Amino acid sequence: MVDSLSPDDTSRDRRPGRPRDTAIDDAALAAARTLLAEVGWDRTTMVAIAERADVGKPALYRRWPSKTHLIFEAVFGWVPDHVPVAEAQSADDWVERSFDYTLDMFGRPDVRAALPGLLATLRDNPDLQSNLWRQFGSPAVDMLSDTLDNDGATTDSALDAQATMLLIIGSSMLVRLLLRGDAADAVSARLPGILRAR
Amino acid sequence: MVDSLSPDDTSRDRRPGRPRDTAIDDAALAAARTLLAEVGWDRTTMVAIAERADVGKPALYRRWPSKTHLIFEAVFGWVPDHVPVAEAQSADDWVERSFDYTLDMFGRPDVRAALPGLLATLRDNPDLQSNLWRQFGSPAVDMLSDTLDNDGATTDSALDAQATMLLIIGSSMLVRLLLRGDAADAVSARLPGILRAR
Amino acid sequence: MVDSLSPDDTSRDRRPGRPRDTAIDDAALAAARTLLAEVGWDRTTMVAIAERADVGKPALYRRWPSKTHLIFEAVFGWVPDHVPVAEAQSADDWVERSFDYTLDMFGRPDVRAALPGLLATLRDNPDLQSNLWRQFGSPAVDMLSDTLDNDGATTDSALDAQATMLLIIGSSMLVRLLLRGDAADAVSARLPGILRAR
Amino acid sequence: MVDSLSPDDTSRDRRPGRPRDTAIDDAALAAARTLLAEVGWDRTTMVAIAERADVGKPALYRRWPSKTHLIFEAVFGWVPDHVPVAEAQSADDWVERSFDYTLDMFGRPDVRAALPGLLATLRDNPDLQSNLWRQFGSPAVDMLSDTLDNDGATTDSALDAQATMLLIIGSSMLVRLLLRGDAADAVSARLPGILRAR
DNA sequence: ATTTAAGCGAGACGGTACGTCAAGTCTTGCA
DNA sequence: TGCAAGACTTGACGTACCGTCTCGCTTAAAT
Repeated sequence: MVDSLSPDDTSRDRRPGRPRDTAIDDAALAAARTLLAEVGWDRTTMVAIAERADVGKPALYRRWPSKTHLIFEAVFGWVPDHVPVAEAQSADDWVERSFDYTLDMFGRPDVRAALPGLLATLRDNPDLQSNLWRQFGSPAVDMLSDTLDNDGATTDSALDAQATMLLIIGSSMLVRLLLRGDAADAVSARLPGILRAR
Repeated sequence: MVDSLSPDDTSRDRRPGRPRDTAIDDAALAAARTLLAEVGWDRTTMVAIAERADVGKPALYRRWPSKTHLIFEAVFGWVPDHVPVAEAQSADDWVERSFDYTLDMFGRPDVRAALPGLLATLRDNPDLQSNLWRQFGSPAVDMLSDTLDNDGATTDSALDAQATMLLIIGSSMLVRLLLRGDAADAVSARLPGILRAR
Repeated sequence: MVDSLSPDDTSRDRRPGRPRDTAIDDAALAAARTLLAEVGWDRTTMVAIAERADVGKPALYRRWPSKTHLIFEAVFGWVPDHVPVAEAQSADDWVERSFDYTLDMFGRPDVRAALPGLLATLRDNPDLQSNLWRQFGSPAVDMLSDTLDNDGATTDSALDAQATMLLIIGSSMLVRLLLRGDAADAVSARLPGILRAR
Repeated sequence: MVDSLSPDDTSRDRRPGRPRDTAIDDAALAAARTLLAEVGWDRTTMVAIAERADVGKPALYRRWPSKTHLIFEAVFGWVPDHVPVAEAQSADDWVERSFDYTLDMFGRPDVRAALPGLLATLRDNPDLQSNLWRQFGSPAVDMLSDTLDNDGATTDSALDAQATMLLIIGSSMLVRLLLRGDAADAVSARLPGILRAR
């Protein structure tokens, strides 16, 4: 269930010296998620994360090169056991399932709190960008692309699939960022219909 | 061309005391835009804005309660002379024009630099949120809503119009934030087609 | 009773235009004294004085070139109707009366609050220094000098008189600044005796 | 030679974590003294001290709660290797040596620059007041008190000793603050004589 | 009675210090 | 070597005060 995005996670070989305490990783990520949801991005400081996780600040920086990397992994550093998009039967079905999944994700309070900071990072860090794409975007988009090809409804399925994905993600993000409660639900409910009605 | 978002814009009656120098407002906002484009959000500090505008820091804080408010107005605090959406002939036309306008706006370097910070503010400041909506969202959405009513193609035109707007804005934002150069252009070009094909 | 120390008080000739409102002078000085006693030097700001005196800040700066000048006059800008030192019968008597007067003056809460700032000014502003000396120091010292000459007890009466004055003023100042209540009274009571016992 | 006045000097037990760099303390205090002497109180800012000492501002605020506390320790936070008063043979000798020492101290340019601000602090900070007294006043006064007892010349030696001290310190301070060059020297030379002639 | 020079309160202006706080790095002593 | 504690630098933030200035109004003396 946990599939880390951290860059220095590749080496699983035994290194000399005392091994790192893996419990610290989990505690830190959990603390970051909790703080984001509770007090927002600004007050989710490294010291606060360290205190909440009952861990030292250097232990954090030993694992993640910056606060943003930590939070990035805390928020996106796992994939659910079951990605419902994988079972989509048609393009419309794919859209609907993607909205379900995306709206749900951006509705998580920790994700909402982390989003702006993460967008900034994404803009400046191509490595995280491609990480994210590889994990979330690429598989789903490939699948939609195949479906569209089968339907023969488009001239450039890859581009259309990517654009569709951006429409879904972008609108989901905005709904969650700008709207609250009933308003958010009402608009969310219409989104798939508008996009699907092709 | 400049239509301020500042809240104390209503009273034009002479208040006692030395009146504010409106040149400072303009200089500060222009300085903020320039700095955002040139050096990015992080190095667009209040002192830097003050120096660039040849203005004192307190003069800034007299006008805007925080750096974010200043930048918010610098980036969104004006409407162009001519909003092309106003002349849309149909729903499809409206979508196309909106994409043009929105992609253009989010392509501005100062907007790109400011966006993440502004999204964070938007999440926490309902006042700015409603300001933004009143200025950009509301008129355009109302117009689309009317058009949809005429077409008789929807059951709840207001909701659909709002959802459409979110799709347009969200995807434009993401394209500009995540994609560069040719990739951005290629995807941008497909966006209206996907949404319009209803 | 009020003999102003303000520097631009010399010209009593009619200048053209509206004459200054003398009530403002008194109100400002009184406000300064009150604030010094109530909130101390640091929080006795020009704005606070202006507000307390129900007066504009420029009216203050029209009269005094700086905050220090204002406070200086507020605290020392008057001489009592009756300077008891003038009636001293002997050197010992002079010392005793001077201590009485000086301890009393430095015991005033406004004077205590203003002293440090005033010392700084005195150090840097020779004009205020000579003003103060002319008003308080010089007459009294001259008088003691004469008395000492009559007694024939000293080789350089002017110098001795000045030194004596510094001993009196300095010790009075310190007592009031550093000691409180009973301790201050007890020590004060011994001061004249020590100096007089020659 | 350096005997710190800092309040947390009692515990010499090892606290966890990285210990403070004592070189920073010394560098900061030296920088403060130098700046006071060179540019005066007003331009001895915390940033200037930090720069001169090649140290960060937070390192300063970690050690002293305010600028005044820092400067206080810089100016009074040490005792010379050799306090000449300790060897006084008689009350007169004590007075003479005290004047020597005190006039010398208040003649130091850093002390002269810092005095007014420090007096203000002293008035409001009983803790610094007692610190100062414990270090400078108390030992010397006790000694004089003993001498006076031996002479049998007074009814309350403790009070008289304290009063004498105030006379010495107060007059020395004033001389250094108000007089310059020859005038200061001439008056200073007479001070001990006047007080000693008992 | 009109002019006119100045005073007036309100408050903005530039400049600058203060004290706080965050991020990210470095240094202890211990395990 | 990892770890916790807590030092360190850098540098932004927001507040406050000082002394100056500008506005539109009012006042009293001089015409």
